[in-house]
Amino acid sequence: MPELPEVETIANGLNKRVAGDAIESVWVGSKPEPLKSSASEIARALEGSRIDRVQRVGKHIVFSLTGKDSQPSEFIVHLGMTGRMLVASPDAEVPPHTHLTAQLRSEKELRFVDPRRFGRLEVRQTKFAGPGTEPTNISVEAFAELFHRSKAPIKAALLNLKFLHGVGNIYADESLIRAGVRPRRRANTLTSAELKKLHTAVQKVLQEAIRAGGSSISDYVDADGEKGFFQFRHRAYGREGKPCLKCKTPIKKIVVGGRGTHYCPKCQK
DNA sequence: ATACCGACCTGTCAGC
DNA sequence: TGCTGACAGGTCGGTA
Repeated sequence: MPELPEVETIANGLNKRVAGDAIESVWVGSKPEPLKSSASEIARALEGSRIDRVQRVGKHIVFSLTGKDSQPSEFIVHLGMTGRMLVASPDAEVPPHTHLTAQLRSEKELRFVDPRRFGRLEVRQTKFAGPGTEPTNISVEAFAELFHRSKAPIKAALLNLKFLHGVGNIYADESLIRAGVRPRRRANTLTSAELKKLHTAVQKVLQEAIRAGGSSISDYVDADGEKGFFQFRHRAYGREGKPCLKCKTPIKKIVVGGRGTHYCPKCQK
């Protein structure tokens, strides 16, 4: 569900609302699935610590903490497909599939809700860097270097975390239609001109989406419960059978790398 | 080494 | 109305 722009929107919203606050107590649900660290480890790291700031790294939300022992640590949240990290009033009804709640000194409550349980929670003492390169500020040279040897379809390569972390299914499709490149093209067959166009497209799509507050598909909302607006600017994703905004050719939907993939058969070569 | 594919979960929606 | 199957924004591990 959430890709880079959504996670960025959520992380910024959380930063505004809980940075400087302190965590007084933590409840972690009994189902172990969403945890990478153990429940007791998470509770121990969070309880009594101060939230210094919240930021995005890849598709992860990173809470920088100072513990009651004054030691720094990080609380890493991955939202998976359906995860939400909400700031709620403690007397607001606790939604189903809530796996963690953290009571804050300000009387607010931080809640992690994830029906599908693909999300992950982790605490660590070392700095979290993410698995790949940030797509938002990679140079065109580094971008080309990343892809020019891969034989995977370019769509699959864009989704590969070891290359770029943060480009998900929606923004891969949106980048490819803007760059005019077919999703099934092997990455190593892209010309340097195409790689350059794709690099520009990825950056623009992500920037625009961040400015719009992300894409709201079904139930995505940010930390304030607000929906994003980028879905109204999608040119490919979710537009199967609808006319291409440029040439009116119906958008096609296929499967690439096991993921639903949308493209314009005329504009994308 | 690389690329592909199923598995992990639950909810929703289309079709019968 | 109710059942079944396909599909969903992500990632990992096994297999070819």
